[in-house]
Amino acid sequence: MKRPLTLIAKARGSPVRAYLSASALPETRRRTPEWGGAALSRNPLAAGTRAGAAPPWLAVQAALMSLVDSRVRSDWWDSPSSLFLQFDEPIDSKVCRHLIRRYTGQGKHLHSVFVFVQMQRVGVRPDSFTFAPVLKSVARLCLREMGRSVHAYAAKANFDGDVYVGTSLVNFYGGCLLIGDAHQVFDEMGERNSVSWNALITGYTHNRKFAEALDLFREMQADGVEPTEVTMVGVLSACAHLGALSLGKWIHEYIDCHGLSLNEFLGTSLVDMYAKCGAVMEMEKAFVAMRIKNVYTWNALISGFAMNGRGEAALQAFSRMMMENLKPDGVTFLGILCACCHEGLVDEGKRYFRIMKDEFGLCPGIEHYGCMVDLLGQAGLFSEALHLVQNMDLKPDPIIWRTLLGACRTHRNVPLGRYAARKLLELEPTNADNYVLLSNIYAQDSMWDEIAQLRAMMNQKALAKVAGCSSIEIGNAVYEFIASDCLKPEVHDLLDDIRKELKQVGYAANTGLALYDIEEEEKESSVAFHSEKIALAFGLIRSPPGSTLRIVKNLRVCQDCHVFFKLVSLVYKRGISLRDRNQFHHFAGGSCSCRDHW
DNA sequence: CTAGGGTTAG
Repeated sequence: MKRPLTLIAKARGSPVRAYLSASALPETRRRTPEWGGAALSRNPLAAGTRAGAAPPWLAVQAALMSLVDSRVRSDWWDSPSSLFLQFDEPIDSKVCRHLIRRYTGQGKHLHSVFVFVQMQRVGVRPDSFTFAPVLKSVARLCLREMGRSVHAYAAKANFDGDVYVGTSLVNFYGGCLLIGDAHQVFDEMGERNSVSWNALITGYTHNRKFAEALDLFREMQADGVEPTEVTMVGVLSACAHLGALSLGKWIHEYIDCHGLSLNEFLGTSLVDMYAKCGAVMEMEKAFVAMRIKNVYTWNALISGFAMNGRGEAALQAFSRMMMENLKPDGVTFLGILCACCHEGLVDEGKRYFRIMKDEFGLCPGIEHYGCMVDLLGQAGLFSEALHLVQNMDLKPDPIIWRTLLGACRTHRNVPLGRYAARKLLELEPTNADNYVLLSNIYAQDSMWDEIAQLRAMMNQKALAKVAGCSSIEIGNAVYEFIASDCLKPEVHDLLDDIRKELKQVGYAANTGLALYDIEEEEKESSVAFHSEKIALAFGLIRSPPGSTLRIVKNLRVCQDCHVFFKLVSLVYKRGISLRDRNQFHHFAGGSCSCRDHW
């Protein structure tokens, strides 16, 4: 139960600690308590009790506030338990509903859930309007069992036929990574509208089931339900993750033709979709076309440039953003540091890392340190990198150590590599990638005994590597290939032919790292049939001559494939864009946009 | 009075 909580919290950008307790209700970490200990006059709810125009929800609020005043408890709002412990009067369900709405609206999700629970305790019956906000809070906290019992309660009270309640339930299950349950609730809903469809589709994208999200989008249309802006945000996000450029372009046209409003959400999704499909020009056009932009939009643009190897454009975008007086946030600097990293701009990176704290008062997160470690490590500045890791005010996570280990491989630094690997395996002993990475370092220096030891450790733990998988979009279809896949003879032969041809311009297979790979399957297929090469060969056969080949890979590209792709772009005069796990490689005329730095 | 949305290291 703990793990999915972290996952969803990370996905939603609000780290939480979820422990239900009556005495202490910890809140989302980033939020400073607004009402805690403060004078009651600072309570926004108290506004209505002052003289002047009264807001519409005044009646209930005023009643609440006078109750509060009579009890003289200024911390009342921060500890809703006092509502139930101290008041002799029977608690009204309207009061509870408002309380829950306010708490959820303020991001005080545990308070909201707590009030709901207390309502059951003292026998106050919620109405159908109470379920939506409490389910939102339950979803945010990823309290799965709690959500299930809320669901059961709603069913018992016959509220589950309500579209609002049903849609909230779909959203809850989807948000807690229980997409099967979300779909089931959706199927059983008596009444559905576009909002319910949207909840289900975004649920699928949250659960990283992108292809299924697109299927649902088709189903929705077949059902005669018009997509809305929110639908398109979800669908574009799925396109972005899949690298499905042609569908993304189709959505863009649909938006224009059907007069969907290009608001911040939709515009940002478009920018991000083009960025993640490697279509930098279209990304810029989509960005320029937007009327209203906010920090999300700029962040999508900046990281879009960064991941496409356009570091200088990312930095320029940042200065334009400054000129428009927009306040950058942590994500902005993540994009910037990432850009510096890909460009190898060590001093620039250090400068931005400094000004993010000094000028903008932003506290660097582990991700920012991760970028810095990568930046320093890839530049070969090992003592600085290590110093940063050992002196940062956050506990280094596995990614930090793996980044350092990766830099050690690039620069063949065995001693530091051993150290980083030891730290890494302490934290993450069951991740096969870690062993492979260290084994690659040993392989470079022909340290066979160490490699044998690693192999034994892996066998003992029965660790398996993630299979390499590449996809290529041709026309309106996406084709997927797995390394060591059964090859079509035509593709196999073509790969042979290509290899022969490339050898004439100086290609020599770089199998060094793969030969000592630990996975049996990998050894058999070796680098010659890495999934991206198969996709490339397939693309050369099937796509119209001269068109750009777009390939998406789930892992990072290996040295050999990188050289291979560069030469194919030269010899066959084809533009190729390869999306890595990390970034884009745009190949043309024998060179790559990453300048061999990745 | 209620439901659905965008950016994020390695």
